[in-house]
Amino acid sequence: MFVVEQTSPTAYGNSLAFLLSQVGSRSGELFAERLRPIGIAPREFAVLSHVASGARTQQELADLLRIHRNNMVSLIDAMEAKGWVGRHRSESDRRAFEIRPTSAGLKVVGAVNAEVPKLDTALGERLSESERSALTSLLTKIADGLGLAAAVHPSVAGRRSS
Amino acid sequence: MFVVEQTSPTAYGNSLAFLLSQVGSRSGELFAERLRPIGIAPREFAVLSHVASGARTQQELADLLRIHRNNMVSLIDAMEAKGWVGRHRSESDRRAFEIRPTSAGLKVVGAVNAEVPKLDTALGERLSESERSALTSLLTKIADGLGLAAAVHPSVAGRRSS
DNA sequence: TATTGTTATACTCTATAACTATA
DNA sequence: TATAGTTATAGAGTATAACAATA
Repeated sequence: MFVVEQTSPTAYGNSLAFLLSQVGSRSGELFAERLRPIGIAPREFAVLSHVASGARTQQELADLLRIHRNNMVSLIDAMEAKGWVGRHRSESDRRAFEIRPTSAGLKVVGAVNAEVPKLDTALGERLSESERSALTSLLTKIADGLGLAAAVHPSVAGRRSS
Repeated sequence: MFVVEQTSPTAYGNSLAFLLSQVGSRSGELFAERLRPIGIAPREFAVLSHVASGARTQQELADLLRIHRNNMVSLIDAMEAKGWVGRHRSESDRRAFEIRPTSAGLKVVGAVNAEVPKLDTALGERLSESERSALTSLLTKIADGLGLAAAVHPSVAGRRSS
């Protein structure tokens, strides 16, 4: 397999949309790579980190993360099998399960959270401290402009339908 | 379906890695939405835009975009069926096909390229002109730092193996 | 013997529909 | 009648392996 050279530049290579998507996609890959040794998938971490910030039912987690509730079942199954969360019948609504983190689950969240600043440092390697904070601020403005919910990653939802 | 409120903030929500991935993912979705009326998938556009910037064989396109050559077959099949590209036996290597764009294919590339500045404007709606150019420059620095090839989007490759 | 393109098959992920138990 | 959770099935997308033609 050879590395192929570019003959003529494309029109979109320096566009904001392309750069955001390109760099963001790679950033997501690097994050997933750091998750692998910990034994957690990005989707599982999305669920677990929100469980850790307050017990929720499967339906509420599904709505928050825009994951279909049918798919939430196997996600919770897997995390329960790994001993990260437990299902507890809600006392106010006996149809629902409250999903609560175990101490092992909280440890996993802590381990992942500890990776994030390291990844940030790696990503901003060529940036000064002021450039890094400027970038964070600019990205936050765009996220707000797009109406993105804090700490909810669009791609954990899968392809959109509802 | 209800919108669920956040109880306590996650640790990663303001991290550079998360913001890049979150905003980049949404940017990619918005790009795909603009492609839909034109009738071209993001992966197809990745191939077609590079075909338009210089004829290449299927294997070279596969290497450049890191798409497996087996999957390149059906991609080219679909674009050939739509009349956007043609297969031409290479004269220097009779095993290979040179993929050349048709005039219809070039028109499609032009139509997509015309959407990109519009999307850039939408994304940068809350940014001043100087902020937009600063952001572009910062993202380019990060892309360089990550060793990303110009105009090659990581996610068109699918999940990595080779 | 290696490489280009091809085909067939398997695996993963997600969507859809239908079921149960509770409300 | 609607909702929370579950199960089963189907579909899209990608990976793997094996093949024919050419180098």
